Amino acid sequence: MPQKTNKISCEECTTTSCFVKKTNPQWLAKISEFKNQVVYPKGQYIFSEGSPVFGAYFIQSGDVKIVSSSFSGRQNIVRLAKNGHMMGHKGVAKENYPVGAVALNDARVCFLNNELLYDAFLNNTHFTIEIMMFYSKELRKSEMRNKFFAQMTTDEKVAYAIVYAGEIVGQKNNKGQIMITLSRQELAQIAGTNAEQVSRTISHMKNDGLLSLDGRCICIESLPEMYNLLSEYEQFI
Amino acid sequence: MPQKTNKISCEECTTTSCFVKKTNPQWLAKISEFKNQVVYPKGQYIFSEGSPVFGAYFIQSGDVKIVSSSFSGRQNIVRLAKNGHMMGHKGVAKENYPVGAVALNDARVCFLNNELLYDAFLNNTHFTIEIMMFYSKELRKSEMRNKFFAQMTTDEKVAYAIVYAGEIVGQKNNKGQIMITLSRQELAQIAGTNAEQVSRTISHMKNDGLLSLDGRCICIESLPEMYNLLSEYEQFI
DNA sequence: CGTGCTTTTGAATAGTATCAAGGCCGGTGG
DNA sequence: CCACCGGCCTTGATACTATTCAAAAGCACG
Repeated sequence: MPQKTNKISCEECTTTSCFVKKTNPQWLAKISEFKNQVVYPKGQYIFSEGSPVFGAYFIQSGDVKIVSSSFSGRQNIVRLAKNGHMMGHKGVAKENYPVGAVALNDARVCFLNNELLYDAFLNNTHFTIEIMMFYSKELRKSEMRNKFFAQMTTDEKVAYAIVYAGEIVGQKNNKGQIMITLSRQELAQIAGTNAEQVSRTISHMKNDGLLSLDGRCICIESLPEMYNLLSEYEQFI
Repeated sequence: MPQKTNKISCEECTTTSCFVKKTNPQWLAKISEFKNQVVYPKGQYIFSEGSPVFGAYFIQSGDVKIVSSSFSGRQNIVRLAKNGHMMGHKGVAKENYPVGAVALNDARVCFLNNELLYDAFLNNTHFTIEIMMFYSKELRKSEMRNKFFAQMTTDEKVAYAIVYAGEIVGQKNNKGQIMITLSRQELAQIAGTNAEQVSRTISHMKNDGLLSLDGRCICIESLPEMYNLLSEYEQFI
């Protein structure tokens, strides 16, 4: 169950990349006062597919996966998000955009309802512009992903999923290498394939010395070589 | 070659959905004065892949395809755009986002340079918010497209490409049916497949009475049945 | 009326998903 | 502490879909 702990105010929050930090001081205080904050434990749904969202979520700490499942039951990871990222914003129109958000580890998340958010947009030009830029960049990445996924082999898609996961939710071990704790199934849901293919690709890469395994945990041995596999597609990570 | 004709000012422009219309009257006049306007004939590049873009383009009339080709030479249509749409905006950061825009028919396009644009953002809150919403919606569509393309069959992707093309660049004939003049190759570049598969799928659909052909031009006989093919994916068009 | 490009259709090939079985690991209870 | 159980992971065999290659037909252009 989500835990209500003491709320960490925007003034004392150390997540410098959070968009809310772009508002002016009095608005930062106002948002800090009216925002809702919850700590979600690992595996917990922050919001579910299908249920309407009346505001936006800003991640203060922790990692989150944004998922979307089709009626045939297949689930898909739309993107990964970490501190400073924004999610759940639907604009004004209540379109049907069935995504849910699940905490990958304990995640502290702030919620701003639509009234507060829209008011903030109207009174904080730089805040609005920053969020516009964020969407613009994400759109570009998504379009590139679209384009490249149409021509990548499965191996390349899996390589992409591993590198992408490493960037957002990877943790450095004592050698400075990036460790990824996502399951094969979750990587498959990023790459748009199935767990078996992910497993096969990981085996190949292990034999080639690009990765090593620590139990089920994936360790990237050679990040440059991983990028090299994706060199044809380098624009979109 | 692009033609410089008499500029149609923002005040006399009839494209009501253009974002520039969201600015206040004095800014509308200012943008109208400082914007650059060019009429591009069919097939002409409005901007090319690789060359940096120092502003944003707003389509006043005509249709445009946004293309992106990979180093292996495969070209891909990222999206289609028509009057009222915005394109080419890169935000502030000069990232590498190699897309080009090609006129599908004679297209009248307005260009606003970054200084003018950014100044307009700072002084027209509603303008900025509208563009933010636009990107937000486009991002959602792109993510849905990503998700569904990972699980659609080629036939379904082609059906999507035809319906999508019909929505944006389709023209009604005297029976009220939608006609599409894109080539098989172009449809393949939307669907993420090749011209042969598009041709096969079109043949199937012709046999099933969903489409008819007028020379090379595709005519949608039964739009409901086309949508029906995509009913599992209906969120994202 | 020919030339070149697009479209259509067929056949061969390659790649990927699916199905199935066995192995590994962590957790639980005796 | 050990045995068992269940879930995740790995690997192989098979079937199928889609891409590629190739060739013929159709259409538009000079």
